[in-house]
Amino acid sequence: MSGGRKKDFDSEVALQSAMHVFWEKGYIGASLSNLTERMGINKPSLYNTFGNKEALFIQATKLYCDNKINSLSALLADKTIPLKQRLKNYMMSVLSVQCESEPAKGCYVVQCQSEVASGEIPNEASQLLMHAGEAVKDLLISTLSDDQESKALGLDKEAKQKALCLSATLRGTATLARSGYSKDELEYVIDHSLKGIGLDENAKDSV
Amino acid sequence: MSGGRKKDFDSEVALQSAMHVFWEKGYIGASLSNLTERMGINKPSLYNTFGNKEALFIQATKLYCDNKINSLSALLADKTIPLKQRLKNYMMSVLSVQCESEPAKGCYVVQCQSEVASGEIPNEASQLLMHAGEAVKDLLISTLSDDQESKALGLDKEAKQKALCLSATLRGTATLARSGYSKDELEYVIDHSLKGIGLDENAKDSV
DNA sequence: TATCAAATGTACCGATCGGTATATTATTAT
DNA sequence: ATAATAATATACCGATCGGTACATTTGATA
Repeated sequence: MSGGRKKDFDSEVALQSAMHVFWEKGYIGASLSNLTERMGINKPSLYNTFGNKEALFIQATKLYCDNKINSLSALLADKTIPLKQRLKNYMMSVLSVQCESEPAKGCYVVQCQSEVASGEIPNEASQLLMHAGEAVKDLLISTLSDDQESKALGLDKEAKQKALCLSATLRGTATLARSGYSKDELEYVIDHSLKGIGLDENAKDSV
Repeated sequence: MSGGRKKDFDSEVALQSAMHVFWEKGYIGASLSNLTERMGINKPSLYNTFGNKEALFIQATKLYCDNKINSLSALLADKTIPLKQRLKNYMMSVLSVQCESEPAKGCYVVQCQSEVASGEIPNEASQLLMHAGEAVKDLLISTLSDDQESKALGLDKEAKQKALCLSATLRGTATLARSGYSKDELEYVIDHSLKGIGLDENAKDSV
């Protein structure tokens, strides 16, 4: 007394497809028709595997954060590289994610977080998005506060505000990337943002 | 053979209400129910006066651009004030608009332009939004390129890229304001952005 | 006052929304 | 083979979407 039919799709691949739909259209804008079409499954399979639209969104959001954002934090930790270059590499990697598809979709979190203020996103998903929106800034805060080279350069003073500057820059490039600006054009924005917080000598990026 | 019942609402006031709904929810997120409720009219009145949803959106968008953005350009033209202070005043005024309601809604254009990439906004409205999204940057370009003090400071070199930096900053503050950051917190971001393009001496803002 | 025009309220249209009931197909264990 | 289980496809649910037909109310003109 057991067994059952095997599912004829890879749920990880399907979740990645869902992530790209939410990234492109946001939570409200992504309809179940959009989702099932791109995921290559039908509605009952979606509900059996992922729950409902909100549960699918939460899983897709976590996948984005893990694969596209949190994985980049290692770039800030490598103490063998000068701080400025680490920050540049990190920010350029985030920018690469923002520009990675054609047309560029910007930042998943920035995109969907703007829907939170519209009051159209369920509660648990809203909290996840707000938290994810702070993650980059918090990572930058701890880097500027704790890193030895940062302290030596005096960047640990007003670290929160300086991290907010860099975070604001990445949010700005996210919206500009989504509007069609290229990675090359936006690199200049990142350079000047770093200069604005006091890192103005030149450094080559390795990304 | 003429006359007719008078409309019992002020269409300018109604359009302002519609503007705030689109600002808060975007084009897709703003339903006709949302709109008619906040405008205080019913659907036939809306269609008689404004056309359809897209036409209403276009009129609301133009109202936003005229009243909230274009009207601030004068702040950049007053040659009796130092360039840095003019730029600071201008950017702080834009920030004030982004933070003006409770909760803050950020920038109407940034908000709705992100829906353009989703492919959910009709063509004419998309073009208007894309054009409006460039307006601030273009204004900054011409200021940095043509202003005498700007030339004296060497800011006319790479004016396009520098204007893009300031524009990116304002887009960043727009998303942060919408996520709950205060005007006071975001002022720091503007100061450092100005510093990043080479305006690092102190100046008091008058806004 | 009678007439005509314009704005209103109501009730409805087909399409799509998120979500599900049902029946069928495929898989395993007995 | 047969029974039990799980995933599928199809068709449907009530609610809401943008948009409109129609009848009523209001006001200006004749």
